[in-house]
Amino acid sequence: MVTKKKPSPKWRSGCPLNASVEILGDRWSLLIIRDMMLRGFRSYKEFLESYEGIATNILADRLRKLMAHGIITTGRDPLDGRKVIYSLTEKGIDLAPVLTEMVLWAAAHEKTENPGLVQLIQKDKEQFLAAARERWAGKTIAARAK
Amino acid sequence: MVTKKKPSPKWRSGCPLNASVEILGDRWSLLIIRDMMLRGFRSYKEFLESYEGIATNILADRLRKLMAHGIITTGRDPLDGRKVIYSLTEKGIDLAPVLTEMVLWAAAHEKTENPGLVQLIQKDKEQFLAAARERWAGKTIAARAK
DNA sequence: CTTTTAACTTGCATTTTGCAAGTGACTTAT
DNA sequence: ATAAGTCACTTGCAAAATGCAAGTTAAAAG
Repeated sequence: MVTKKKPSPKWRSGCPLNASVEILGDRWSLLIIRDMMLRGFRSYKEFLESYEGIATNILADRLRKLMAHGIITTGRDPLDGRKVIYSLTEKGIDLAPVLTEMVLWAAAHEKTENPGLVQLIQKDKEQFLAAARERWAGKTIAARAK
Repeated sequence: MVTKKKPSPKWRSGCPLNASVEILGDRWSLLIIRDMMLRGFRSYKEFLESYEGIATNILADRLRKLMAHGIITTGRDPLDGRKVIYSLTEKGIDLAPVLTEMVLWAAAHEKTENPGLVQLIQKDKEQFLAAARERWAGKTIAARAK
């Protein structure tokens, strides 16, 4: 009888926080999700040209991983066969509270910009989250209507 | 005249989320904070023996970075000169909402364990956060009393 | 048909991660 | 007083990840 070191081979441990950091604990994934959620980005080029200057191979790698985890889905643009359209799934939009708390924490403790976003969240966090979900739902329905 | 690419040399961008992921966006930092916050860990050995099996040099590196960012502080154990005592700062305990949302997200979307923690959070998130802060405050006062 | 665009892939150098062994300071046991 | 053990790391090295720069393929535009 072998005593297995890791009961769940998928994760290093069974802790839910560990699962989160194994999926999202890098310097790019949450920024990609931010751009989809808060800026409405949907294409590789948009992500590429975001604020932080991600490398092409890293972007491709992260998008692939986010798809594998079911956080985003993809489709071809029917109007332009070259384009891939990336969208958040239900699992992906459910990350909104995580992003929101990280923004609040950094705004309280680090020198950052975009005070508008911070004030929007501080004013009414629940409303901010609801609005993010509404924008997501609108896009998702619009995508299905095509 | 040189046009600087990055207005804030400290961060890749001015976005607060970016600041958070530059500090916490790896697979170990938030787990160390979890162990301090939720399990009361204070020593290098305790962190080393946690669930996920961190490497000694990585643990040392992450503790050093968390100190540099003002998220934890250190002191010597007055009863044992070999021991370093690690503690969360105000900045560190303010990460509780981030950890909480990550736990909830993973519990909702991944196969994980520790349902007790998840239910505790789901039952009353604000109470859970208040209790974490109270435990932290108690330790901090006790440490000062020595 | 040629040029441009979109989404990548590739080769390679650098950096990060992690294994295994080792070190110095301190405590415990003899 | 000395030897053995503990604590918190450091070190050397191999493997993996990251990121730069150039390139590729498919589709659209001219």
